[in-house]
Amino acid sequence: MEAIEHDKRKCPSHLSGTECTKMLLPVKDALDILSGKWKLQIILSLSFGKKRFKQIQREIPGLTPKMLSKELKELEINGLAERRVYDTLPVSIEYELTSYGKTLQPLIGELHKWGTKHRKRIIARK
Amino acid sequence: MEAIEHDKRKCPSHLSGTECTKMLLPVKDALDILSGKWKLQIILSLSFGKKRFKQIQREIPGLTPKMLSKELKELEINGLAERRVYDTLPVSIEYELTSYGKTLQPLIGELHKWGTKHRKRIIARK
DNA sequence: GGTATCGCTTTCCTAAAGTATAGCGGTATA
DNA sequence: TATACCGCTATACTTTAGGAAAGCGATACC
Repeated sequence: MEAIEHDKRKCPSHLSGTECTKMLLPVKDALDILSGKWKLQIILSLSFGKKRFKQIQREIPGLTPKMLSKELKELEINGLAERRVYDTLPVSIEYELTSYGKTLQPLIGELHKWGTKHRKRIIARK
Repeated sequence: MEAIEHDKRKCPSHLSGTECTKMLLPVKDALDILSGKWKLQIILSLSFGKKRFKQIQREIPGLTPKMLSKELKELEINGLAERRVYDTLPVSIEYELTSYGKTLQPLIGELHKWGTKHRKRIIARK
């Protein structure tokens, strides 16, 4: 990450096949986890405690069951959230952030920090 | 950003219209700046110094002039990059990151950090 | 029996993002 | 004169993300 400080050692004239490409991959992975219209809101919702499907949907206006279902699956696959089935009658299902999911906190914090500065800048420039 | 620590004070049962929605906006702004197929690579490329249009294109395989042009414009609009016209003959044009653009560094660093851990985790789980 | 809630899935559709290809005005180079 | 590089733009197309609507199996409630 010294790249941005003009560290010429690691990035010779073309980027492909160099260390640069390698460093891009994890950054893109992280971005993938967070991008999309609903992921962040769902993560945020779950960060306040375990929730049921409909409960999440109610909390996030505009979110369709299809999207919610899809996003929850992805969160699960990535180990960020967990689906818990309780054998009550009828079965109730709850989703919650895993402790791994909570490790996103500093990252989201950094996004928030930069985004806030950016907002101010945009508004100031108008 | 204490949300993830289960801070119930700020986020009552539904998220819309609360502090939560407000905090989402800057995060989304930041995400917007970075997401898309090419933005990151372009920023990274420019982080190694000023570059010309074709030069950037050559460094990033698959990047079409249309996309590059579009992304550079967005970077400029957002104050992250600058377009400099030099009146050599023929005119040469260079793009470079503004100092503001360089403030993305810690954010990208955080993305890289989390993404790297995530990669390891994914690989380990297979 | 009728209606409602839960946790989804399915199908179809639209809008936005991205790709492929061509071209243009300018300059230089052989 | 022909060819090539530069910095793009324009047009047309494909691919992906997301939305809208319906429905399904199970249970429960009146």
